[in-house]
Amino acid sequence: MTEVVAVVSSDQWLASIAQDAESLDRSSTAERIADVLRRRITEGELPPGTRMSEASLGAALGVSRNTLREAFRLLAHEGLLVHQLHRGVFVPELSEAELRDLYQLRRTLECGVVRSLSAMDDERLQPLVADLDAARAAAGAGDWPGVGTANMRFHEHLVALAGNRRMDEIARRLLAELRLAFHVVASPRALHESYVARNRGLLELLRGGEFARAADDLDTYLHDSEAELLTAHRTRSTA
Amino acid sequence: MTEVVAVVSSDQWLASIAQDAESLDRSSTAERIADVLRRRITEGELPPGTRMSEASLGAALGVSRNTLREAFRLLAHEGLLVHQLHRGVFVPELSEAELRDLYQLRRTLECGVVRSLSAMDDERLQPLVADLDAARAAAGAGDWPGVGTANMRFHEHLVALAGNRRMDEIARRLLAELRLAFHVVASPRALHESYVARNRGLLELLRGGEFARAADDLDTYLHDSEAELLTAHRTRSTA
DNA sequence: GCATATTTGTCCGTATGTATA
DNA sequence: CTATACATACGGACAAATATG
Repeated sequence: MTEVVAVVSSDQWLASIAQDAESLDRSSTAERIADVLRRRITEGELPPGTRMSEASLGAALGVSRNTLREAFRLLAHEGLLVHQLHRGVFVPELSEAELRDLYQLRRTLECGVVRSLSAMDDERLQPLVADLDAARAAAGAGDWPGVGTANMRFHEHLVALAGNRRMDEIARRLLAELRLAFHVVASPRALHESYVARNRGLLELLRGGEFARAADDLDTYLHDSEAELLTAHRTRSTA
Repeated sequence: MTEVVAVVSSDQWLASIAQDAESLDRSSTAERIADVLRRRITEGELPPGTRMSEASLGAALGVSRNTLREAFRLLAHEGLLVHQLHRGVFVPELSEAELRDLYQLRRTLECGVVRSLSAMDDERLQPLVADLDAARAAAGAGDWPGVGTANMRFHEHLVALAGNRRMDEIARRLLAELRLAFHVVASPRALHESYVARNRGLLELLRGGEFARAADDLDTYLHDSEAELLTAHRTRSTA
């Protein structure tokens, strides 16, 4: 019964997830299941390395294996699950190389979007302002995962300034994958605290229409963030 | 004990698949089916708007509905099929707005990669040289779809210079989707012919290490290509 | 607008193949 | 090597939605 690996058949988790399954009622069953699992994964409740068993999870959610496999497939293509042939699906553990890849993609995408902006009005920046306020509120309450969530939203909305759905989708996946790495570091405070101020500076540059400088700032910003995360990742690996 | 199980029905569909795609035995059935359909779609055999019936296609491919649906799911997440609830899956027809989005993403990604290159040797450029040769050969033979294929590969290998798997994946999907638009234009020659020379120019700049200038050239290159494709798309819509 | 036929969405039971203890 | 657990794939069934006349 007691196992070294965090297997999904923990009773309390299955019970709580069954509640989620009942609450939603729109779109297809597979997508609703995927929504439930996505939230559990990105919020760190299912840590990297967790194995998702078709049988026990399907029973807990009250859906058949076929439907559950549909949901698995959706999440696997978002990078939130990895699929190994004849072995099953797992919550992925990101390597250092993958972290570097994710950050390189972030820089290319986010800086590219910011640099190519031509005009800006306060209304379009409104979502970014809201995210910044949310981050500040969470920081004041000592809710560091909450700060991380708000920070991710800020960058999602930053990409959204391009008005390009495919870019939005890529950014959404990218940042969701990055959160997997956040959950394995020891101190989320050190990871997120300093970036609230930097986001504010970025927002001011955007409001002033200084897009080239904003892009340059963002580039160093992301390089710093990458270095910090890699350091945290290494100290955790040695521990 | 004796494992002389010569499953006849299994051999049948394995043979039919082997005709279509040199099937790799290390992947699942659904992925092999997806490979077959992906090629049919990107090569224009299944034009945009085509409806994919589960029953008839499953019978034709010799797989069950469940397995076929898995393949549909894979392709839907690549953008090569669209899924409408209770209606089925279709080969998508790209709108003008979607074409613009795809090109904006291309520019951000490809130009970003080229601009961030630091050093280059001839060996790493070898795939690009091969693609260029293939395009020239196809052009000489009047095989314009072949030129289009080689051109797509050239840009795929351009992104691959970053050595980033996630970028490779995005580029692959992006260019596959773009090919959907190529198939609905009247003259593939006008669409592809001029870009062979421009690719050669790009390659020379890369070989000389002039990455900033190469990125700028690529930006105007892609703007021109977008304008041509949009024009062709419009003339086709009115006809 | 209505009734019918077709197609998809979902679930189940089972047989087979694969990986792991 | 054997045994067990699990994923893979198939076919059938029924409900629900859509398309068709």
